[in-house]
Amino acid sequence: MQENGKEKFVIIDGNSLIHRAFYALPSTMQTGRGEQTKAVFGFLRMLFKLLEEEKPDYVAVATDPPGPSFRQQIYSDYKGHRQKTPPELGEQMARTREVLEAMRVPIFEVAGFEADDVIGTLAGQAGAGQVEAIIVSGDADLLQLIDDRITVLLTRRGISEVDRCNRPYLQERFGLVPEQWVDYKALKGDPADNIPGIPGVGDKTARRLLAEYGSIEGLLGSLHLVKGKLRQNLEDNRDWLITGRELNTIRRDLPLEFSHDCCRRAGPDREKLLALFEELEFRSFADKVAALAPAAKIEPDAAPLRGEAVTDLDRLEALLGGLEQGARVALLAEPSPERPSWRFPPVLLAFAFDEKSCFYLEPAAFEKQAGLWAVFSRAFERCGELTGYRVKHLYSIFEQAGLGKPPFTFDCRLAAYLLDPGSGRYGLDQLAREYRGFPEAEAAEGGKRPRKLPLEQRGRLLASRAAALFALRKQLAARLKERSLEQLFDTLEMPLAGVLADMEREGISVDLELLHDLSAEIRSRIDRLEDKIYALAGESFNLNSPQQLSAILFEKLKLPVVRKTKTGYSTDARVLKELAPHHQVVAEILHYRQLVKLEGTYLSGLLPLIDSREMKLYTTFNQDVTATGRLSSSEPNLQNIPIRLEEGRRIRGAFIPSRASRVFLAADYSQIELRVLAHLSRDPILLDAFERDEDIHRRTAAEVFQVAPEEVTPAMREKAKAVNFGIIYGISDYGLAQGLGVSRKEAQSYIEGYFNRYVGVQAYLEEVIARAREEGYVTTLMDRRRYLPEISSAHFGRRSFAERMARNTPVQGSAADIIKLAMLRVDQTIRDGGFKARLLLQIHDELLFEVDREELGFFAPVIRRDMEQAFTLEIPLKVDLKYGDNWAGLEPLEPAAK
DNA sequence: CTATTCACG
DNA sequence: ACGTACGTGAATAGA
Repeated sequence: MQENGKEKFVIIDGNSLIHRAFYALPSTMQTGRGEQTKAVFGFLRMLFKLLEEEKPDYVAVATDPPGPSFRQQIYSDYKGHRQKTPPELGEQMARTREVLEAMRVPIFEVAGFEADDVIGTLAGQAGAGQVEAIIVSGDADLLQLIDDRITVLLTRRGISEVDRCNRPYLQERFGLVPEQWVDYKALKGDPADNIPGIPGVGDKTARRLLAEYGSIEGLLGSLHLVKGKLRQNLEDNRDWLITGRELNTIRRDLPLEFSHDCCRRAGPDREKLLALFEELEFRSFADKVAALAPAAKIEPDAAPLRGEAVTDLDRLEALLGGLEQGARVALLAEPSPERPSWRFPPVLLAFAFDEKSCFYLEPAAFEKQAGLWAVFSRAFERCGELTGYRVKHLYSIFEQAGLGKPPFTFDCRLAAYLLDPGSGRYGLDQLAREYRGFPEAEAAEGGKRPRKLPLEQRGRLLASRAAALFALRKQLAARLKERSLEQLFDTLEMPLAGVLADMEREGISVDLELLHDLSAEIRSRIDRLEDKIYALAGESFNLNSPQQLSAILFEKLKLPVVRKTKTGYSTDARVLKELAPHHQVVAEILHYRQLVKLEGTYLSGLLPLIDSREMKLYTTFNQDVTATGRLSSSEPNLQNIPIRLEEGRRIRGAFIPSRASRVFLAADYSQIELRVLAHLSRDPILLDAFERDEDIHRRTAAEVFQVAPEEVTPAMREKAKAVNFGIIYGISDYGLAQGLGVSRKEAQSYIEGYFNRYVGVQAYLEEVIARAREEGYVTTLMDRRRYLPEISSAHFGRRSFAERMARNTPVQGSAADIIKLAMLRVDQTIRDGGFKARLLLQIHDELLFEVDREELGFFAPVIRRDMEQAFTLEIPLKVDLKYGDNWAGLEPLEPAAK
């Protein structure tokens, strides 16, 4: 299913694509045995690209059958001049069929008709069935099929670049609607198909005539309006026009049936496919076989729902008590909707021993909660392989029950995340389809949302899903291995889930009274500001509406428009800053915005999330959200509590250690991303700067502006700082200019200056792009991957975006790897050392602890060491330490002895 | 449900 | 000629 809720059907014009590949690629592509493979290769490259980018629900290939088509009967010279297929091409077409068969992509051809007619029929039927059809071809004649549910991807020049053609495209490029296409072709003829047009009518005239008369009928009906020779020619060739149109019209009524079952994406016959790729010497495709979502077997029918309800402890004991040593178990929970979810028993719990025997229960219905979890916990001691999904939550559930963490060795969701971070599609339903190759049973009639189903049905669904985890794990594990993600998974992400679970349950204390006081203060200031703004503006309006604000600023007050958004005028802070000199209301609005943000998000927004018993906030650390490998924090997000401006910084004062005997200790990596960049690029200057632990922005300024470090002015340092940021973000002159508020030209000169000095960085960044284009992904220090299919897009904007991601991700992602490793070390240290210290928050390059005052002197240097040794780079990692009794006023902690 | 804005690293 | 700085989450308005 696609984002828009519709399903997608990709229909490939087989002959067209293979021909394109055959003629577009160099003839040197051969196997060691001398078999030419370029057409097969080009076709497959396109196919894989389509599967990756379009992620279709259905796929089919249409081809021309041998022998004449009905068009030859109408017009014997149709395609009459075509040469016979060269033998090397014929062989490759046969090869392509073999590959398609192994990939379980159906091939359609109908005797007496061409591939176009098959495509027209399939696309029409799919559209009628509410399925979006995407036709892929190099043949522009297919443009006549375009409608609201049918899009044509037309290959350009080469083969891998396509134009996405819809009605507006056709209108813009040809000035035609799809229905006019055949008339257009009949008028101007088609040398490719050996169809002559009307003498004297070419591209321009044909378009003009259709623009004026709409269609051939319209034209013939108004021939008297056409002048001179043209009229004569049209009159003389009336019949030709009709025949030409018939020849060009694609049939949509073939005796074919688009069937969901036969076109739905199924897993490949992996052995066969790998063997074929081996034979054809397609190394790069062999790697992609794993990525061909669904599994090996085709099972048109969804697996049936099963699952026994377990309602008492005795039955549970009977099931789990006799578990053999080394047994496999899968465990799955539906978390409570209450917050924080780990504080409440899951709504449902399911477990399974194999693909068939699975069970579910309703924890709340058990009288002795503790007993319930204890039964599981005891059984897990004998368990050899425990599989789960969202394991972090289950860790907390068991910890909450006073038991240790279950010995999970595999979290399917986490695995799916590592395989393609940022795809965001890790729902169990989606994984079941993508990785096992068949959908799960319909949970209920009418495709209701699982959440809305009666508990019993949800239980059985959950149990079936638990049973499916075994097959899922197998698939996912194989793929982790293929993509060199095993180590990252086993030694970093899986153990980290346990650390995060502990951090979440630890929570962070807040000073409720201070929060209330701040809230009241800010609210009254907002009220006063509001009145003042309305007075200055001359009327009251909804200040929170950018739309209404625009009306006041740009229409009523006639302030100059600085920038537009998709929907209107931009009123963001940068725009307002520019507008401030024009009218005094603007500065007030800026201030208003600032205070409203603080009040809404960080004061009254935070209050309802405070646990009134513990006076604590409990965030959720999301381990499977970001495309780069960072964590994120939500409900509440404690990674974006204000600090930059003093007004907001005061809010941090309300975050306090949980006891008076403790203090906060903040440990942040100094310039971790630039250090990572130095390591990755091995740039001599950057390495030298960090080797000497210099002020990096000063050094950059000295290099770029060619002055001695002592002569760097604050302004120069600011510029250099922005350049360093830009480098990490995947620099562009445009972006740097924006960030710096200078002209693009000037920004460009800084970038040039930078790359002149930091040649290692320049070379590295180019290398990253080249590799990304080659492999389709970029990697981090720990081999984390991010796929960037758009890096090869023909669309400038998309491609540039992907290139910036390619430059930024290894840096941001490697820094994420490092701090995650550090968290594991620190956690171990706290356990082994029996410290009372607790890790509370991770904020990308910083860890926040609360530490017993007595422990501080000993603990601080130990964790500094843990963090600095977390990963060995070419240059040292550096950690700064600060401490204090609230989060606002932290002071540097100087090592007692050094 | 999407767009805009803004808080953080 | 192309048009955005990288990565997040939350609040709000307005369809």
